[in-house]
Amino acid sequence: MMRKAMNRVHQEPETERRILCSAEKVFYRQGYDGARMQEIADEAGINKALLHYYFRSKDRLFDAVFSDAVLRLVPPVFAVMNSDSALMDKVRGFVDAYFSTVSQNPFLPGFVVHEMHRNPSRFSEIIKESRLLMLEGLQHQLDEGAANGELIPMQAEQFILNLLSLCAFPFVAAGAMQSVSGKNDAEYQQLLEERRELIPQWMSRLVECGA
Amino acid sequence: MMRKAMNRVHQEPETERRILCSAEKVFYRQGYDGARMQEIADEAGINKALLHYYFRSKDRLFDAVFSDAVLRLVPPVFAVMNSDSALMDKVRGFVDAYFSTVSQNPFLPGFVVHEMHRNPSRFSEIIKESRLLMLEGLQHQLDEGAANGELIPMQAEQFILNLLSLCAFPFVAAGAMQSVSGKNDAEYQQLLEERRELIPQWMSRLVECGA
DNA sequence: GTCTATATAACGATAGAC
DNA sequence: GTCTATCGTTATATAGAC
Repeated sequence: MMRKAMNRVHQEPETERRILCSAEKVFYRQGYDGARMQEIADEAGINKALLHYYFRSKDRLFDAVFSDAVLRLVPPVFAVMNSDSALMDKVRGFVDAYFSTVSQNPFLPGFVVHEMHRNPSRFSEIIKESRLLMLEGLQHQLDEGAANGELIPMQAEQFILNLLSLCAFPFVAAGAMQSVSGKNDAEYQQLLEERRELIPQWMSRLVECGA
Repeated sequence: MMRKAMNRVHQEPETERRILCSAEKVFYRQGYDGARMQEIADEAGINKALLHYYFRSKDRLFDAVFSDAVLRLVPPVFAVMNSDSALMDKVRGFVDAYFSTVSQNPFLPGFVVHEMHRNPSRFSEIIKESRLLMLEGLQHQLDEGAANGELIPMQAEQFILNLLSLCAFPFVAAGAMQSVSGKNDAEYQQLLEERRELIPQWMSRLVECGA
């Protein structure tokens, strides 16, 4: 015997998904403190009380959004860095993976960076396993290249910091950087798109001796 | 005839300064939405009502802090970039000026970047005059060097974006980057300090043909 | 100027009808 | 599962005594 009629759609998962999607929009732009439950409910086209029915509190709703954000941003990027590719192939793969994810969610990097302190354990938990692997592999490639005279010596931490800075900062600080560069929205987005090709070239100049 | 006795200190400017200082601490760390007037009052060792006596509202108090922040961060940096120095001397001057300011206020870059949207006009107003001057001068030096075969061709906007990314991002995203690099506070600060010397070298490798 | 006490509004969360 | 109505708390802001 069926619990529900066929033409009365079983809506719960659909609603939960729509709430998460709306919460994402609001939290990404306004942060935890700036976000209002009412605004999320409006965005989802439902009542405020329903948010508490699906997610018990603002905190839990935020945690769900934050975890999704970290999972969306970090693992694809670590997957590339922990492959057994050559150094510059890793860089190209990283930049491609990063821009693919972030171009569709321009507020994602800023959100993660700014809300980091609210859930630091959730973040480090996700990257923990991959981190050591990445840094060790990276340092090994850098040291090997330096011994061969092909690369200039560099700490793996500085290498990854440079790569992430060049990729992420223009998104994180888009507001300020648009003022500095004097570009409108479309022009700035064009500037960002160009970096997708340029950053791998720049990274190669940073570390390769003959570049 | 004196309006006040000599031994009863005229305290108003002192109090206002202390409020601004406390507001700075709280706003820098917690942002506008996360900051509480009570916390600012506690930090200043005064009553909450006194905040409204000196600054009419939370908004006005924030504006004062934000303007101070932008004025502290931007003009010294533009001064260097708008001098008539050689390109790489500008870079070295910029990095020195930036790190000098920011090392003493590690939360300053993240604060300005995140609260940008709340007062975009105040920001662009301050950089407006300097911006065009800087970009024109920079582009001229880059083009000239490229014509001489000394520099690889680069847009001034990308150049400044790279420089700012390498300098600012490690501060803005310190929380996340500490997890990624696996360093504790002291170790990460050491990593940052090393970049003060390294970034000019890296920027030179980015643009100079023979580097 | 600085305080205490309070007004007013907003927000997160819950109760209960349907 | 979704709604309306409301509670309890906290935040900004003001009034008024000293």
